[in-house]
This record gives sequence, structure tokens and C-alpha cells, in this order.
Amino acid sequence: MNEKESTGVSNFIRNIIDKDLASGKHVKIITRFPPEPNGYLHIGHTKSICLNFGIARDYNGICHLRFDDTNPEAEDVEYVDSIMEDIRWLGWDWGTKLFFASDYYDKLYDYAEILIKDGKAFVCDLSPEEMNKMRGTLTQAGTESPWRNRSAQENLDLFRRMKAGEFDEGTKTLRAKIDMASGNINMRDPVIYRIKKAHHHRTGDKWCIYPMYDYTHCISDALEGITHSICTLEFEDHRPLYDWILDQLPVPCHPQQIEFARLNMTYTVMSKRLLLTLVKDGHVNGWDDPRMPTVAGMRRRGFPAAALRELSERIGVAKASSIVDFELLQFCVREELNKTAKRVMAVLDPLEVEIENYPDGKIEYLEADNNPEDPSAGKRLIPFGRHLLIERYDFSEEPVKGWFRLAPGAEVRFKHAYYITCKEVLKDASGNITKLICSYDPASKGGWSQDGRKIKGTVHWLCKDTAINIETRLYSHLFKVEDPMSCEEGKTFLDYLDPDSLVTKQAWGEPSLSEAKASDAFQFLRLAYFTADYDTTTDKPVFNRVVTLKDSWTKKGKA
RNA sequence: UGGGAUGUCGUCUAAUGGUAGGACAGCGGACUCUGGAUCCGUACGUGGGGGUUCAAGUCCUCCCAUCCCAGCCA
Repeated sequence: MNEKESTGVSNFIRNIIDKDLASGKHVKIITRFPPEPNGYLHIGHTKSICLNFGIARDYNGICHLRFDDTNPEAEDVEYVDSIMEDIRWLGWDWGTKLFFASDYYDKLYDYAEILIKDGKAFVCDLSPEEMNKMRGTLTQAGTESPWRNRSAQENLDLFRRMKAGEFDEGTKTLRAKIDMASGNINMRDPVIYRIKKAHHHRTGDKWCIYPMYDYTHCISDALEGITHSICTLEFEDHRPLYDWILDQLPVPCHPQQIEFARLNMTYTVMSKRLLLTLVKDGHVNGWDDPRMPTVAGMRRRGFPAAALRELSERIGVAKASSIVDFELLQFCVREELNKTAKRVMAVLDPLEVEIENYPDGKIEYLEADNNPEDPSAGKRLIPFGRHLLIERYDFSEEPVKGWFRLAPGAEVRFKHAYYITCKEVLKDASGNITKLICSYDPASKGGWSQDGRKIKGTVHWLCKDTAINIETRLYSHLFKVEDPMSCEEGKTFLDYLDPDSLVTKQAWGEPSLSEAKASDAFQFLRLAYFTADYDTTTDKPVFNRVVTLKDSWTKKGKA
């Protein structure tokens, strides 16, 4: 129990670390989270973030935040800022360990010269098209570049001139000299430097050659003393190259790359490219649209950071590709919000109720728990009067078996208020129910009676005269199918978008809701968890539905 | 006739040659001033064939299925 709490759940990566610690290979564990600042973080990244920062926390180690900024054309400070904000919001702290791969450009360059002097790298004049042709195919070996056997001296001279900006983009690259016949395409003399006359968000115009990921990442890890370099499965094929480069150079250490399966989740897509499409083509309202699996979107939606961390714990870490049930996320969100969300009453689809034996014009204030799960959340006073509003679906003129909400002649409890009995049903000319005439039992104030009468049904309600208008944004899955990526012939993931994934509904709520501040979490009693949106104002409160409450009644198909 | 990986309840994940366990979802019940929460119970799994072993999810072997790789992206 104690061990489990202190080191988290067991997984194959922690097993490796345990062994390395036991054998004395390492005494201090250093991990890193290495995002490229070219997009927003999504829930897939939160798995990696929690993994790396979580290991550092549990092993008394350190997790570095290192931006993998080697492609200036794609990257921007805007992303650097949003990524740091998201990681902090998720509850992690990198202390002083903030790094940029671009911090290492000078060292990286020096190492490249070493490679050249040792005959392990060469300047190649092939055009991108030629290089592509000569790379071979998955089943056929590649062909060696005609420039492969230049002298070290010539290579050094050319590389220095590349750095000096003497050549145009695309005319020359620096390549590692490995094996054009390798079955692993990454080992077929991979490019390690290319010419890009681009402005870098940190180094400005100092450089016109930029190192490639494979070359940069392993050396950056080594320079920082990373012990375990944890990445996703698609880099498995790159590990031989990671190791090869470090084996050629006098680097301070040789970190171990370990790959794990990235997170996939039902009813959503996870790639930056696809998310960008959703944003760019206006299928959602920006990166922080509450339907997006981005950290920014989930934050706005109202998913608590603690729930996201809990999810990361629960899904575990392994090497088999998998798709996690969205239900598990919802469970984590409900679990957290149940403990923390303030209970209030709101009515989305109102039906008028008039209490015939309650004095007209009288308003009394009744005491209500703010959170039955947390007594320290205190109580509040809610207004009650003759004219009330209830949820239309809480009344049934012809109740089915097992129905214990309101019905003609039935008595139910109005939460925190009184026992109410339905006396009469008023309808308009076309037969629609317009109002319920009810009576209340004054002896049941607070929602209970001394005679021990058993009242099974409890409904939520609002005092009509004091209720305020609110806007609710009812979110559901962005996609109609579990896996939008496995498409039928001729369709794309966009064909599975659910046009009803956002339904905006004007509703009514307790007066106190006008004071809600953005990100405040609520449970609208018996309905769902809601969070005040960034758009909320005193005049026009706006709430995002985070997740509905579990509902074992409608699930039975009885509603 | 390329290389690299992975197959355990519906889903995710543990078991490191010795009782296949947990969580979510499901189902049933208890309880409840939220048909919420909580509590209890229940069903469901080692991709397949051979082999080694007293004993195999685990070791060997063959097969099958799935995923990743041909950017001067990361």
C-alpha cells in the first residue's frame, strides 16, 4: 500500500527504472518532456507529461521541460507559452529545468564537425528528389550517394560554408554515413543537418543550418544527463540511430530510449494535423473549443486537472497500441467534480408549477447544502414561492411502472423545500401541458416530515420570480463514432462529425449563478456538472456542460 | 523473399515458470432529501497449433492478426 502510493502503479518503464536503481546504474532519475512548439498540447500529451513528471516525482528525480525547436518554419513562441501554461495547469513544475534544443546549437555543430573529421558524416549535394529516389523502398536497399566518399577535409570545408550561408536551401545536406542497405530506413545515411534560411523564434538569424530531430534529440538528452528518454512507439525504429549517434561522439552519457504506446481515445482524434483541420476549417470554435481534446479545450470545458492526472494513472503504460474508453475519462471527471462542485438548481426545460395553498407574493428562504460530499462547503439560502419551475420531464401524466417523479395525484419532495402533491394539470388548446396546480405540506419544510412518510421521488425546482436567465452549452462527443479514423470507402473523419455536439440552450437558474466566475464548477442538481465559461458575465451567465450525471433511470429505457 | 513492434475480460491494465487479479463499462441488489454519491454482489479474458516442464499468459517453435517506417517534420 505504502509502496504503491509512493511509487505509483507498476508498469514496464518503472520496472526498468527499479532495476537500474537496484543495479547502481543510476542513483538519480532524470526524465524529460520534449514538446515541439508547433501546436497545442492535447490529452495524448498529458499521458506523456504525467508519465515523465510522475516518474520524477515518485523517484525523487527531476523532469526537464525541453522544447524540441529544431524546425523554425513550424514553430512559434505562441506555442511555447501555451505549452508552459498547460503543463502548469496540469499541476506540474519543472523548476529551473527549462531547456530548448536551440540552446545546444553550438555544441551540436561542434559534434557534427567531429563526426565529419571521423569520416562518419558527409556533405551530400543530392536534391530532395534525388535523395528520395536513392533511398530505396521498404523492400529494396538504397543506393549510396555519389558524394558519400568525399574527404573529411572537403566535407569540413563544405559544412562550414553551409553554416556560413554560401549555399541555397535544398542544395546540400549533412548526412550520417551509416548503411544504405539497412532494412531500417532511418539508418540509410539519414540527413542530420539541412539548410533553412529561416528566422528562429529564439536564435533569430544566427543560423541558416538546422539539425534534424534524430541528431538533436539524443545529444540533447545526453547533455542534460537524462537517464530514461521516454517516447512513443513510432520512434522505436529511430532507436538504433539514437544509439548510433551517441556511440560515435564523446557525449557525457548515453541515455536509454524507451518507447510506450501513445494514448488514443474513443470518439475523438488525436493528431495535431487533424486537430488543426478542425480548427482551420471552422468545425470547432478554436483550439480551446470545449469539444477539443486539447488541454486548453478540456480546461475550458471544465475537466479538472486532477481528473486528467487520475486518468493518466488509471490507463497505465504499455507497448500495445490501444484505444481508451472515453467513459473512463468521464468517470475521472465525475469522481473529482463530485467532491468539489457546488450544488445548485437550474431548469433547462421548464414547466410551471403553482402551489395553490402557498400565499401569493410570499418568498421564503430555505437552507440548502452546497455539497453533501463536503460539509465544509457550507450552506446557502434559496428562495421559494407560490410560482415555481420544474423540469418538464419530471412530470408524467401517465407514469410508467417504477416512476417516482411527479404525476397526477402523486406526492414528491421538492429538494430542500416541501412535499408537493399534484392536484391538477392545465393544458392549452392543442393539448400541451402549460401548468401544474399543486399543493404543499407546510409540515414538511426542509424536505422531510415527522410522520416518517416515505417519499421516494425528489425533484429540483426554481422559484419563478427570482430565477435568472442563463445560457447553457450542452456538449457531447464531437464525433458520432468511436473511431473516426477507421472510415468507410470514400469518407473522411470529417464525415463523422456530430452536428449536435454543441447545443446551446437558454435556461433558468438560482440567482447566485449571476456571480459565477469563469471556471467555477457546479453540479446542476440531478442534471449534470457545469462550469462557468470564459464568456460568462453577471448579466449573461454562461455554463458549459462538462459531463452529465450518471442516470440509471433513462438507461433502463424507461424515460 | 525489407525492418521494427504488439496480441490477457467489451475497454485499459497486472501477474517477471507456481491460485489469471484490478479498474472502467455491464448486470443485479442495498441505501439515499440528487433515479447522483456510497456500499454489496455478479458475469466476462491469456490470438491459434505443436513442444519443454511436476507446473506455461510467461520458455522454445511454427502460424495468424494488428500497428509503425520510404520528410531536407518531430
